Amino acid sequence: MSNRSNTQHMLSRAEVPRGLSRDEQIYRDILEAVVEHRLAPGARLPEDSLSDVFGVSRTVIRKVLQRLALEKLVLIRPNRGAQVAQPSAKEAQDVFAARILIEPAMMADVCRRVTDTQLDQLQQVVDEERLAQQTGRQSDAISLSARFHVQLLAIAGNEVITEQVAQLTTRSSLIIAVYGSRNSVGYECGGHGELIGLLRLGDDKGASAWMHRHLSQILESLEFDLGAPGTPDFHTIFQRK
Amino acid sequence: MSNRSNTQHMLSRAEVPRGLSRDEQIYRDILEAVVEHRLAPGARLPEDSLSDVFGVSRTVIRKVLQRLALEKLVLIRPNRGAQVAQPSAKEAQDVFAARILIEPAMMADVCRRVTDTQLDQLQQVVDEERLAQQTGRQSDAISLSARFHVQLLAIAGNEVITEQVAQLTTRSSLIIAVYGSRNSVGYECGGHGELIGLLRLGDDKGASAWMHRHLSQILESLEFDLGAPGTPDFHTIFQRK
DNA sequence: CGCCAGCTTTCTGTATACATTTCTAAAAAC
DNA sequence: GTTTTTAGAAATGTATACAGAAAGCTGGCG
Repeated sequence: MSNRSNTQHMLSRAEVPRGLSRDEQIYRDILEAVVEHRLAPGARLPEDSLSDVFGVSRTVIRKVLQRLALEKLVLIRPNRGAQVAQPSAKEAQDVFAARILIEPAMMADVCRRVTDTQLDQLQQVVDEERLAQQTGRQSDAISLSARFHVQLLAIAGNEVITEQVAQLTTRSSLIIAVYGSRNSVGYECGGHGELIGLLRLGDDKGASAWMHRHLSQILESLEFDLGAPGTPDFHTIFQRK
Repeated sequence: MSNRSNTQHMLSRAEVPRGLSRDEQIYRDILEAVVEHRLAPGARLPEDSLSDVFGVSRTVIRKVLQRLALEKLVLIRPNRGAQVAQPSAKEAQDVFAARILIEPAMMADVCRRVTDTQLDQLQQVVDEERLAQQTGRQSDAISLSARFHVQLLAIAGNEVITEQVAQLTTRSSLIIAVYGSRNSVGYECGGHGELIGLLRLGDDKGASAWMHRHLSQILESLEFDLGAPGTPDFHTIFQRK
């Protein structure tokens, strides 16, 4: 009892100054695990286990899970706890339709406002992404791919849209975890470098078209007919009658 | 102690069957109050007071406040509690820029998919809105105006976008509470009927252009130079020196 | 008369206890 | 041997206690 209290105090003094509240840190840890496909869609997230792992009470865990639920990365069913979301095919299509509407349309503003420094930073992300891809660190590659899109959109300067796109990219990671084929990730990686070239040339139409194509390709590469994400249908799987 | 417990049990049996959890009901109550400008931007929202009013513990209130904070309707500052958000001018512009990007673009899908029944339902909302406006029920008028946009966008069938627009409309209500002039609400009301006409004709370009104009007018009508939302500047107000 | 120090009050942050629900599995009935 | 029932275990929903931070207030001092 008392040692728990001490632990709490020690943590609060050691971690809060590092700029992130405990909530935020735990949120990011779980978010990262979901985005990087280390937590599979459908995985259960019991509050007690997470409390133990992170060394906080269920109160804090619940707060984090509720936030993740509002962002559609986690599904909370009343009295049944939380699990990593399993986006439906419809949801996947809606998410990409939203991205295809928003992201290409923002390329004009991005092109107009982007600075050389920002282009270099984007290039750096792409390089890291490629490296991660080549060295087989799939998780990092996925994270970096999502970061590329968010960092790109942020250049336009509209924080509301940036935040929306950030959410859509994380949801996309989950969607790729469920419906992605080998190709999906390939598209994510290969292309990003090209876009930087178009931005350097100031070709806003080209950038917009590129983005439209890029997102469409990812959407196309998804395999919605493979295993339904819900309950596995054993009759289909084992071909019994 | 025991009577509190009893109260809890009685409520849970009486209210949950009505389809809404207590959380959800309280969330909607506060949301409605914010959207309808009955809770002014900047108003403090102490957990204890709300607990008393709604007859639940702070646990439930906190959950609701955190949700509202993620939706940017409430600002939670660590150790300082919650208050109704006071969107900045920048935020207001970003919100409307997002709406101007999304909503007109969706009119094509809406036009293609809308049914007569849905048009009648929309007309009903507009009628109620006008009635509320004429009888001076400003609060209801604002609510109905926001509902019109959400219900309209929902016709396109993209749930992701519908939810994003729903959030943007509630944020818009807050923005209008801060920066709105008399005109703002006028635009909201007067025009919605026109759009239904265009939809009946199947004029998707017209509907899109109308929506663009509509949102631009509201944005134009905002008065950003009036009192900064932060701390009131008494020197300016009282013209001392 | 105004200003600041220190106390008091109020409110938030977190942990924890307890009630309720759900899930599991063993036992009983068919 | 299969199904149903029912006790037990485990996990969630909510309330509450307590610690800590911020705001307000009073008394003393300049």
